[in-house]
Amino acid sequence: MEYNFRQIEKNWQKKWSADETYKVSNDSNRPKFYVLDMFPYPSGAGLHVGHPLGYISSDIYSRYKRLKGFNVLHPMGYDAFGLPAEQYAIEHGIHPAEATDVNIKTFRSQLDNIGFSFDWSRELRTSDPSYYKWTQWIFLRLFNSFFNRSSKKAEGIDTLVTAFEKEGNSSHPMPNAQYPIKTFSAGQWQQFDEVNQQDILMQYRLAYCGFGEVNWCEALGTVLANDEVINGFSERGNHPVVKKKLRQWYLRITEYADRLLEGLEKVDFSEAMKEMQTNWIGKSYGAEIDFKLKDQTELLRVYTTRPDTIFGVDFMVIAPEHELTDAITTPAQRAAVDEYIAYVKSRSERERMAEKKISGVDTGALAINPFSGKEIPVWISEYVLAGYGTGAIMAVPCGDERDFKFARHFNIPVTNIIGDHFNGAEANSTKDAKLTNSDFLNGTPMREASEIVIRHLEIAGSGTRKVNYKMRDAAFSRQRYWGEPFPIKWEKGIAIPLTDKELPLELPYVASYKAGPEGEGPLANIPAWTSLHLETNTMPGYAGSSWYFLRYMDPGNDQEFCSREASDYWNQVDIYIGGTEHAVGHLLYSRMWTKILFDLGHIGYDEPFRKLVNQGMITAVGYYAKILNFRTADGAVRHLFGNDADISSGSEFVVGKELSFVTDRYDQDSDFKRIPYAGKYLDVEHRMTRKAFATYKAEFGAKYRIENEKDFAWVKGDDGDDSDFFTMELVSEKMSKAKYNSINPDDLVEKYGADTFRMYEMFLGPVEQSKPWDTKGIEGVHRFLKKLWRLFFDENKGRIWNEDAATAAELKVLHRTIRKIDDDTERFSFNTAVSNFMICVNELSDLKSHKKEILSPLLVLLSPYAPHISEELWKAIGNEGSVLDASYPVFDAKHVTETSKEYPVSVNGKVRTNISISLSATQAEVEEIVLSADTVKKWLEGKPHKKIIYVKGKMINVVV
RNA sequence: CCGGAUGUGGUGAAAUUGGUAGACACGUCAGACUUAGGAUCUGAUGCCGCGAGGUAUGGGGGUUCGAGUCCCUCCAUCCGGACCA
Repeated sequence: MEYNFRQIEKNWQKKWSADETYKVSNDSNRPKFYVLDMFPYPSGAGLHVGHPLGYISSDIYSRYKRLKGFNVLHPMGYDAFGLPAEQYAIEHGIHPAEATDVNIKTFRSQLDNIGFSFDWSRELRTSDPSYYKWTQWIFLRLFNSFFNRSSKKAEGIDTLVTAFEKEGNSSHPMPNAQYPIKTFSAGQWQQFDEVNQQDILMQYRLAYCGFGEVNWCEALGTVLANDEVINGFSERGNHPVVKKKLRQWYLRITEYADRLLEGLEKVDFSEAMKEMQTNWIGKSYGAEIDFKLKDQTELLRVYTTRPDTIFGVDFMVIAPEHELTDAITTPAQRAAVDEYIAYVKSRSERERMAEKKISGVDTGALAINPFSGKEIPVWISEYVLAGYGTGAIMAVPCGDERDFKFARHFNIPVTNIIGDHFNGAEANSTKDAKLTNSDFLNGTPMREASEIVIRHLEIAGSGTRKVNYKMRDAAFSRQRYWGEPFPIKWEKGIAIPLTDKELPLELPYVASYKAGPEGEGPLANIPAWTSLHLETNTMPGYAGSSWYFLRYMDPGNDQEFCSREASDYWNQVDIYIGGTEHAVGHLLYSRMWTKILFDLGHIGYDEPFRKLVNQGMITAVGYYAKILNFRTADGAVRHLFGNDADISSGSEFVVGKELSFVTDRYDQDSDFKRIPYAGKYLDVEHRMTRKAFATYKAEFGAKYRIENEKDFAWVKGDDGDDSDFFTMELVSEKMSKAKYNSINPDDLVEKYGADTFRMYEMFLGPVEQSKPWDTKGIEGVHRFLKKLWRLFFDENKGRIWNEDAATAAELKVLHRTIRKIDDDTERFSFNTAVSNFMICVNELSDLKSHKKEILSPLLVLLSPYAPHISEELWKAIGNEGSVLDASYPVFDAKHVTETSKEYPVSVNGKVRTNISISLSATQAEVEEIVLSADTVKKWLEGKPHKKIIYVKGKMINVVV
C-alpha cells in the first residue's frame, strides 16, 4: 500500500464538500474566532505560488483553532470590481462581468486544489448586486452624516441642519477652508436658498462632492487616489498621471485622522505597518503665523512646525499659484514674476518633482516679522507647494536645507540663530541648540521656545497653534464603468440621495464601455441612465473592500448589511492576513468605514482588525544570460558580458546586438537576456550547455520564442558539444505572468499533492519574510510525508501499525512534538513546526515505532498542515469521525522530564568536553566532577581555577 | 534625503529569556540495494588543517565568565515615503 496522494486528496475533498464539513454556524456555544484573508482581485493570470502563502497560513491557524475548540469563521470571496478588471476586459474584448466570472472560476478551482477549509457558503463578490446594494447603502450613511468635531464622531446630517437653524454654524466650523462662506448665523441660514443650503451641507458630509485637483490618468481615462499614484505614474499600468480639476466624490477621511492615529494604539499591527500609516497621515504640530506686508492690507499666512525659529526668518516663499502672488508683486518685479509663472505652468508635475534645480523670483513685496519688525523679502518658487499648509513658508536658511540652498543661490544673507550649531556651510535642523540672535528668546532651548512663541503670537493676535496633516481627503469616484454606481441623482445642481428602497441601483449592462463625451464615465453614454439624471461616476475599487469583513458574518441577509446579532457575535477579525502593499490604502479606508459604522450605531466596535499579519512576498528567480563564452577567429576563447560588449572585427561569430532571446517586453532595456524557466537546465555554476539548451528549446521554445540563436557564440570544447555553454545570472524579481516567471500551484499539486505543497510553502521560511521561490526543495517535504506513511504501511507487507502500548521513549518523542507544534502554531512559526514534524517522524522511524497510541495524536497535530493524509490515516487506523473534529492533544510534562543532562563544559568560554551530570547536582558536586575530568585537567594545565559557572540545565564554564 | 526591515554554510533557514552556532531540509560527495532509477536506505558535508587544533553569524569596537542575541559605530541589500515647511 503506497501513498497515493492524488486519489486520497480528491476523495477527501469530495467528502468534505459533500458533508459541508467547513460550514460555520453563527449559533454556537463554543468561543468564536475570526480568521480573515485579504480577498483577491480575480485577475486573468490566476494564482501563482505567492498568493497561497497567506491563505495556507490562515488555513493552518483556522484548523488549529477549530481543534482547540473554537467556532472558527474562515471565509473567502473576491474583490471583483475595479480598474484592473475593466482594463483586462478592454484588452481582451470581453465584458468585465464575463471576464470576472471566468477568472473567478479559475481561482476557485486553484483554491479548491489546495484543500482549504473556507466556508464557501459565505462566499461573496463585490460586483454582485446583492453585495453592492449594501455598499451603496453604507455610502448613503456616509453621505447623510458629518463629523462632529466636539463629540469627535459621525452624526446624522439632520442634527447639523437643526443646529444651523438654531445657531448657524458657530458650533460646527466649516471643514472646507477654501469655501467662500466661513461662518453664518441662524438668520443667514434661513435666508439661503436651497441650492446654497445644500452646497453648504455638502461641505460637511463624510462622502461629498466637490471640485478639486485630482490625479488624472489619461491612459486609464480616470482619476486615481493618492495611494494609487507612484512617482507621478499610475500604480496599475505605469501610465503618466497629471493634476486636473474635476468634479469628484470624496471621503472626508481627514476628519478621522486623529481617530485613525489613536486607534493604532489598540491594534496588534507590526511597528512597520503602524509607522507607514502614521507617516501617511502625517500629523504635524506647529503654528499658523500671519505676517503683515509692507504697504499692503493683506496678511501673508504661513504654516510652520518650527515657530521657535521665528527670528531666523530671512525670506518668505510662496507657491507661484498662491492667491496673493498677483496682488503683492511690485511693478518693478511684475515682468519677472509673470515670466516665472509662465515657466512653472509649462512644467508638468513630474518634471517639477524630478528636477532639483533651484528657481524662484523676488516679488518685490516685503513681509514684516511680527516680533522684530524686520522687513523680509517675499519670493515665489516652485519648491513650495500650493496644496500643503497655506502654500507659503517662512524660510529659515540656517535650519532648513532647502531654504539654505535657496538663500545661497540667490545671495540672501543668512541669520544664525543656533550659534555654534551652524557652520555657515550647511543648514542644521537641530532642535537641541540654545537660541541666539533671537531677542527675548536668546539662550532659550529650542524645544521650549516654540511654546513661548505660540503664546506670544496668540496674545498679539498674529498667529495660532495649528495641527496639520499630510493626508488629503480620499478621491472616491472613478470615471469608469466597472464599479458600484452612486445612489445619487442630480436635480438643479443638487445631489439627491436615492432612498434605501431604491437599492440596489444596478449597473446597467452595456456593450461598449468607452469614456463619456466629456471625460465622464461610460454611464454617461446611456440615455436611459442620463435621462434619470443619475450620477455617471462609479465608486473606486476600495469601496467594496472597506466593509467586506462584516458581510461574511451574515452573507445572505437581504434586510441588513449585517445583522447586529451577527456582528456582535463574530466581533472583530481576530487575525487578518495579507500583504504590506495595502498598508495605507485598504487598511485606512476600512478602518475609517468601521469607525463611521460604529459612530452611527450599526456595529459595536470601531477597529475592524485586532491583529494583522503581513505575509512576505514570494519572489521569482529571473534567469538572464550573462556571460557568453565565444571563440574568435584566431582561436582564443573570450568572454562576452551580456550584449554590451563590442566584438572586434575578425571574430568567428557575429555576436552583439543581434544576439538575443526575445521573450517579452521587459528585457528590451536590459543588459542581460532573459531566458524564462531556465532553472532546471543549469548546472551548479549557473551554466547552460548547448545540449541542455537544446532540451530547453524543445520544451519552451515554441512558448517563449527564442530568436537569432544562429548568432549565438558557443564555445567549442575539446570534448564535444557538452562543453559549450554560457553563464546565466540569477536575480530575484516579482512574480508576474508577463515576465514568464510565475509558478502555478496547480502544477505542483499535480506532481506532489496538496499536502506537500502546503507544507513546503510553510517550510520556506517565516511567513512575514520575503523569499525567493525555489521548487527544488519541495522533494524533501514530499519525502517526509512518504516517510510518515511508512510508519503506518509497508509497501510490501501492508499494515504495520499496531495497538501495542507505547514505550517511555516513544511517549517522550510524542510529547516533545506536541509542545513544539502547539507553541509554533500559536505564534505563526510554521516553518519550524514543519521541521519539528520531520524530526518527530525521523525519530519514530529510528525507534521503529508503529503504535496507534503515538500515531493518532500525531495525526491530529499534523492535520492543520496536511489535512488530507491526516484524515486518510486517521480513518485507516480505525478512528471514529473526522480528524478535523478530534481534540487537540494535551502536552504532559511527565513524559519529557530528564534526570540528567549532558553538559557542555567550557574552559575560559571554549567548549572542551561534554559531561553527563544529574540535574539535581549541587554546585559543589558539579565542581568536583568537572575538576576531576581529564579533559578539564588538561586544559587547566595545572593552573588553579578562578571560579566555576554552573547554569543548571544549560552549561558549565571553568574560568582560569 | 527620511523612515522601516534584513544581513548566519553552496541554497532556504534554526537558535523562544545572553549559555554547545548552523537544528530541519535542499544541493553536493561517497556507499548500499537494484535490470534500471529522478525510488529507498546509510554516511559525510561552515571554512583552514593529515592531525592536535584553530577559526567562523556583513566590518570595526564595547559590556560579560560567556554575545548571532545587548550597546556604539561603519558598510551592504531590500521595502516604503519623499520638494510636507
